[in-house]
Amino acid sequence: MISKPPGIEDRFPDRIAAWSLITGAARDVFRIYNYREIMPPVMEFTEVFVRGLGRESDIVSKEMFTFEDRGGRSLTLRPEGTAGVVRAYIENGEYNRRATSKLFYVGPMFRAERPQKGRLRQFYQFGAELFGGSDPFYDFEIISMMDMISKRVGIDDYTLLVNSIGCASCRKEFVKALARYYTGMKDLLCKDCVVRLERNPLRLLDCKQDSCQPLKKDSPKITAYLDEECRSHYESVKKYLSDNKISFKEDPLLVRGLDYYTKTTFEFVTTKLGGQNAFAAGGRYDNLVEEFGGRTTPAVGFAAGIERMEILLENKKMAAHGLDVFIVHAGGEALNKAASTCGLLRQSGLSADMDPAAKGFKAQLKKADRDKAALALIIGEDELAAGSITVKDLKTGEQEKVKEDAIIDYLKAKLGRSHP
RNA sequence: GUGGCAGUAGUUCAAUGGUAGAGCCCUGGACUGUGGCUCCAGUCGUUGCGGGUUCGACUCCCGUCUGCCACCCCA
Repeated sequence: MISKPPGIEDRFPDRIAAWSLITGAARDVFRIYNYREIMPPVMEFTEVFVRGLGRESDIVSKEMFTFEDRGGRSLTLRPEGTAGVVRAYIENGEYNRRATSKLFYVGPMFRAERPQKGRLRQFYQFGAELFGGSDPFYDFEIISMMDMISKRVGIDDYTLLVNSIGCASCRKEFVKALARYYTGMKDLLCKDCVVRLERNPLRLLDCKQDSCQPLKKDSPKITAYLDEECRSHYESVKKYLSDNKISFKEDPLLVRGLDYYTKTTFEFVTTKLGGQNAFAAGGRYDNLVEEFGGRTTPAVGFAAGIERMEILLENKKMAAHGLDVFIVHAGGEALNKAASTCGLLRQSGLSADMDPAAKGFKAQLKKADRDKAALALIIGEDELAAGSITVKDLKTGEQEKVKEDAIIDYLKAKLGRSHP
């Protein structure tokens, strides 16, 4: 038997309701905030991600699905959305059309990680990117969109963490101080942190090893190193959040795994995702467009993991919508009548189904029940002779004979649908 | 990439080293024109795969694949 590759899911109909609820809420909110959809490709030249995320980042160095095309060029299945959107933004000259561009996307991402709870090799994200806006209002706007989406789908048990990691210049001073601090206690560090100290000292701050926790307490704090511009930007973002009743927690240890962030970073975290904690995250990236060869363009964005949000919704029951009408027939001439009636119902916009194999009324009604049909139409010898159709309400069990030519109007009234 | 646990019918799970079973689902019947509830019957297995030990392996051992969970890291 051929099976699917590891860490990849088959989604059957029973898992579509939650997915639609989440992406539907996201699309509604994006519309409310004036964001337009963009559909960048699922694969890019590998260089897009190497340049976007940083060669040293974990994602690029060990988590990408990379392969060569027939001409020997290296392609990669996108591990995240931002880099590809930035590439498309520049390549299509979007900056010549609008001073600020507000874009959103929904689609699959791929990372070659070991699967576990809340972590898959193919997973879905939605996200938004705003280009051409340096004002802290936009940082707030991005955060508040995700906050609204969460609340709309019924996720409210989470904490919003925010931080500022400053611009390139103030971060440089901070990283220097951090490296100095940790070099002094190199013997106390776990072996991962020794590597972090060499390659990316910022990441020392979110080590989860118990032995490393006490060391963080007296470590330099980024907030002390922010320059005037970065500090007032950060203060302003926080004020917007407070003024708009979006509660948050400052976390000076919050650093993100992607190299491109500047100033604001944030995460929506919960304790209900097993080893994972964030279901949405993002931040500002004022230098990325330039690094891609575009003109200097400040930008801010976020991405949310749809499957992770699904886990948070798991205990909430989704009402599965049922069929309007299931047609039960006695075969022969009744089958012909059933088929034509079924066609008429569908033409008129009602959802209708039937089983062409006549297996007895019992079996057919069982199917009607399993498809959660509201009504069953019964067409047998008696009905054929009388030119009528029996309509059975499957909830109450009541049934009524209706003249054939009045059936559509009757059903629409019964189902509470407006007439066309 | 590292570690722990697991893999038996479509599914959820049983089975001292000695005949592979049950619930649910599905199909049919009781009820030849009436669903849900009940009762009855039936279909379904190379016990993940490959080796080894043994008279004999679902059971023990080794390898491998997959799943779950955690680390790393991330949405």
